[in-house]
Amino acid sequence: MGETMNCDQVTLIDELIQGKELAKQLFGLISTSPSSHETNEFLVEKILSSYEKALEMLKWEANMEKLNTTIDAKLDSHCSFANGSPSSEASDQDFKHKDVFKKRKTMPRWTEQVKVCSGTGLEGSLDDGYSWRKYGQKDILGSKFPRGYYRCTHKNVRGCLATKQVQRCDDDPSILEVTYRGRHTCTQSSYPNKAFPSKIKMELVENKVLNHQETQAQEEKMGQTPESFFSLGADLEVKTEDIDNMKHIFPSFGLASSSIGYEKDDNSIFNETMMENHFMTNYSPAFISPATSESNIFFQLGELGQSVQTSESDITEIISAPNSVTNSPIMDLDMLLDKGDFDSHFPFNSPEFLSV
DNA sequence: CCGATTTGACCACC
DNA sequence: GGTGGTCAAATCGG
Repeated sequence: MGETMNCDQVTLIDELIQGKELAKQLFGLISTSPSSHETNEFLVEKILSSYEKALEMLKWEANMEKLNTTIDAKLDSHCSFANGSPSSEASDQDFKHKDVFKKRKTMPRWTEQVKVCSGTGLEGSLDDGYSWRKYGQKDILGSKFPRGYYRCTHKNVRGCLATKQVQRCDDDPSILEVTYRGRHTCTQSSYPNKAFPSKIKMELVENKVLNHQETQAQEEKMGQTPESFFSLGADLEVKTEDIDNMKHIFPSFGLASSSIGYEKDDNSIFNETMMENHFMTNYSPAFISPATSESNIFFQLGELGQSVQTSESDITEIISAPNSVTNSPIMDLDMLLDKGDFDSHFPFNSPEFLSV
């Protein structure tokens, strides 16, 4: 932990220095020549990102001690099932199901509310870079719209346990609530390639989905698919549903993995994520997804978070910071975890990526 | 033919 | 028993 703290401090200093240097660069560009608008935007994003992360680190450290207490208490109760032993007469089938359930319970989970503006012609033109296979749909009590269940296409091949649920908001049908569970263990080729392919390709995907899903015909009217939450102009709202998310989504804030006393799978994941903090530092601007750079992003503490929130108002403040790279669970969890691919496909600084 | 989607059934939890 | 989540057979479509 001490090492981590030192590392964080170094990162913090780096962030501040980087912000300062970038500000200088921007000032130079603005004051001397009529530099391109894109370049300016790029620099501004980098600067903001650096400062935000630095601030987050400072705030998080200040709040860590109290927060850890709450988190650990919650995790103890939350993981009671994982510690429970299956009944002796349980069949293999039962065992399998319980295993699934256990993983489900302990998987990181977060919800994004995506408001999609129709009429741009580009709605749904970007997905999250992963391929999903629908495995179920259910009418949910009290909801006008059915909930779709998706899992990673590579579940069988690579054992990827990532799933997501997509449901349209009752109040505002233009809002999709997308709940993600688990991380992608598949090193899906190419986050950049898949996340930001040609728009033509993405539109093909969109059409395919629409043709297949009658129940989502309404979505067709709105020109979007449940797959896509990187929609242009979308208002993206992200909620953490429980403390798992707190730890998993914001590991770089200093939530030591060693303090997370539960499932190994998730644990190792986020150790890795933490290790990538420096990586994030260096490439943070590129991590600002089209959605994050164009959308309003809010993090809300869920069920557990509220108990945290009462005593940790600063935490809420931290995770409410808009436009923060670190605050994008998509990027943190999925992109970083696939860093191997990510590295090989870097940089993101393609005009298409940046211009979205 | 193969992969994706649909949909009814099943299971665990509350 | 109701509900949400998943399975798997049937079906669809490229």
